[in-house]
Amino acid sequence: MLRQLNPEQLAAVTLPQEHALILAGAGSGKTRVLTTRIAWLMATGQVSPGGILAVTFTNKAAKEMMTRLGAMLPVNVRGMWIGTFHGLCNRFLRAHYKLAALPQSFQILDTQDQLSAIKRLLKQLNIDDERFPPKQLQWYISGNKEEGLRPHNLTGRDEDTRKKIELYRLYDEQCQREGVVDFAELLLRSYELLRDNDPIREHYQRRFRHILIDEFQDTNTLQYAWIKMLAGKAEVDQGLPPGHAGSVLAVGDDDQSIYAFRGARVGNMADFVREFEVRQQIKLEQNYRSHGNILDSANALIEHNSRRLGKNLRTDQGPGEPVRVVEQASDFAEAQWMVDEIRQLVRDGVPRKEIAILYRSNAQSRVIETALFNAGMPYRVYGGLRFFERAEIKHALAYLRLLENRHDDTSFLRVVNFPPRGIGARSIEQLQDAARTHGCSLHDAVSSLSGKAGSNLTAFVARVDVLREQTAGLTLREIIEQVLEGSGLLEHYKADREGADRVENLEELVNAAESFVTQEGFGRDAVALPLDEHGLSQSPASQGLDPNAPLVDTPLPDVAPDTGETLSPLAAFLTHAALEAGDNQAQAGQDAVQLMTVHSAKGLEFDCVFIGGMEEGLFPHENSMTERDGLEEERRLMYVAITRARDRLYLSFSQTRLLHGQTRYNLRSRFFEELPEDALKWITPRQSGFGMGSRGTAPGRFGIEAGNFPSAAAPLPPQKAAPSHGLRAGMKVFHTKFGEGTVNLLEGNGDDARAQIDFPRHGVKWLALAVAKLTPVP
DNA sequence: GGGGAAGCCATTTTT
DNA sequence: TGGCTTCCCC
Repeated sequence: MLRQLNPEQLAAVTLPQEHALILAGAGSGKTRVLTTRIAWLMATGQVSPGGILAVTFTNKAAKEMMTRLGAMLPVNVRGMWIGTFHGLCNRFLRAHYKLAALPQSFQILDTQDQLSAIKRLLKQLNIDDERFPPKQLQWYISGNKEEGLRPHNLTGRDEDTRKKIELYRLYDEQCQREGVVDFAELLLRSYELLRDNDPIREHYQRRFRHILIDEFQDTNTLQYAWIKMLAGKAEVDQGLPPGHAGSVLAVGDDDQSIYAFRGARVGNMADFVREFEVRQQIKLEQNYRSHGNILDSANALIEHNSRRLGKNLRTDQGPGEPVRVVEQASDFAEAQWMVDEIRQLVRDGVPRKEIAILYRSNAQSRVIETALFNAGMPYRVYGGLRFFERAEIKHALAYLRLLENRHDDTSFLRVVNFPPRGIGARSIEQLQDAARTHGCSLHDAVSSLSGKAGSNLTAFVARVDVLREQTAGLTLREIIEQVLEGSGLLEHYKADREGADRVENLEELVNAAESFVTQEGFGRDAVALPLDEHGLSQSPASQGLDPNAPLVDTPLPDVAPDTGETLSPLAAFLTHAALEAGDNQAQAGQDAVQLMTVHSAKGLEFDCVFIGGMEEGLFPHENSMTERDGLEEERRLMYVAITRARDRLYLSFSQTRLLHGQTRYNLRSRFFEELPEDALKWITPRQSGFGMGSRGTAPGRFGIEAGNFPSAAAPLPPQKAAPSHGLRAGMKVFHTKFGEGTVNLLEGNGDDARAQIDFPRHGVKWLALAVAKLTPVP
């Protein structure tokens, strides 16, 4: 188990039981250390499976950890407390739903649901949504929850803020009434329950001997507070004696902190060291992923950040290929160049799925997609709607949620008239009014309405009620099939000429449910099984690795989970759907070139990586400049991008780019000035420094000694024939943005034609004549 | 209630 | 420029 670890990894895995911080560089075997640590703790009898709490951010990371752990040890990993913050909090709240003041089968609002709940609230209160945009309110509410702040903790200095606080309060009341919780609420409610309930807190503090946190640099204020609570540190803050809690192993990389914009606090790392009096800090700097030139580039770049904890990656794999840098005339040419280069790589035997094209913002993918598509090159774009977020799936889920909880007004409104059944906005408004005056849910308000509107609504409610009765006692699969039929959803989409995909997705939903049920340890995430089965165990903690060993170390007579009927498979599945939105399935499985933003590339690695749009304003992004530490975060983002590459890294930028229907003339990114010259190879000639335009360097031939490396397509063949654009060196021209200038040089033909022009006020620029609007000045 | 026109916005994203 | 939401009319 320990044999193949390097000295730092070994030290991390075998740390004594005390708080520790692992600074794990990119590609340093972080997941391996985490899983081996857990396995080692259990194998040496220091802890039983139930004494471990391991937290990740994504389901993917949690699954990965469980898979690896399961491969190392014969334990029931599904029963262990390994999961995402949200998944674990959900499990905790299900176990103690009464104390948390929730219905047992509470449902979870995803971001979309939350927004529609807020819109509904505003409408009901007749609030001007121009003055209080729902999106902004959503951001306000979630932001405060993630800071651990309830409405009563907030004070408003101005009228608008006071109103927002009030709306926050009313929103929470609405959720409570309807028996739903949003994502942030899962965490906040868990945190508060731990904080306010001494037996519960002490129970879990005693239980979790080892708390391990992955991607610690991405934790927000509330997540850190939650960890402190479980680790018995929060009492110290409040002047109480420390709890008898376990030790915390935080694993993270401050250089890869790229989520400040959504509340992540890198500062938690330093706070952790201080507040937990961490003595053990281990740096994992040995990189097993990339070649030297790539790592040198990453190291040199990140050097430019201040306030780092300090870390330098090293590798044993020689320098490898240089990092190739390419300048193109337009985003179109850049994309075409990528395609040509990829063709060559594929010819040389690189699998397409080992080639990634990364970009700073999603808008950049379009040109690249077009070029790949025209070239007939299979590709896959990450991002976009995921399976459980698709409209037809959300409709089906809404019916299913109504079966579980008829007071779920969000779901009620989503499908009350879908498929269309003659219930218009007027009827719905009447119904909402009635619900408000009676202080009840929409479902319950239906019976108070009369007339035509009332009868249609009654029919709808009856339909759902009938479905509920019909499906009682059926298997999950049967329930869903029944609902797809009985709701009219399937029929509706089958009748739609363009509904074929949606029908297919609905059928896929049945499959998803089926595999959810048959999956070993079904529903563990949603059901409080570990506690039900073992939480009350009075038997002494067993040692070793008996797969059926109790999951709790100490006898726990004091805290019992709330009992009641077991959570239904349907409720469990609905929870699963909310917590795990599923893959974005587009073109999955194929051997395809991978397209994604730098953010979504975090944690992944590829043989060959292209980073496009390396331009000022794009990367670093212009909007980042107004943010505090914005540039440093952009630099970390670039660091993440670079360290995705194993063998080959390409950086490209373009003089011209079509953005929002406007041509932009960007300078190459300042990050080039921060990369080590000798690790780079400029495929197109290196022009003078950042922001200096290209004075002095002749644009000559791009003769590249290619070695066995595929040569870049020569982007701009020199112009010999008479140019069609009618420009000549020395001519004066006028440009709408840069004003008057003098033509220095001309090259290229047709669409590729470009000119180097000296603008007295803006410096020397290369402009693509197909794009730039130039008028000759007499 | 559906469809077309007009308006709005445009880093980054997981749960 | 283009994708998405909202609004208005039939």
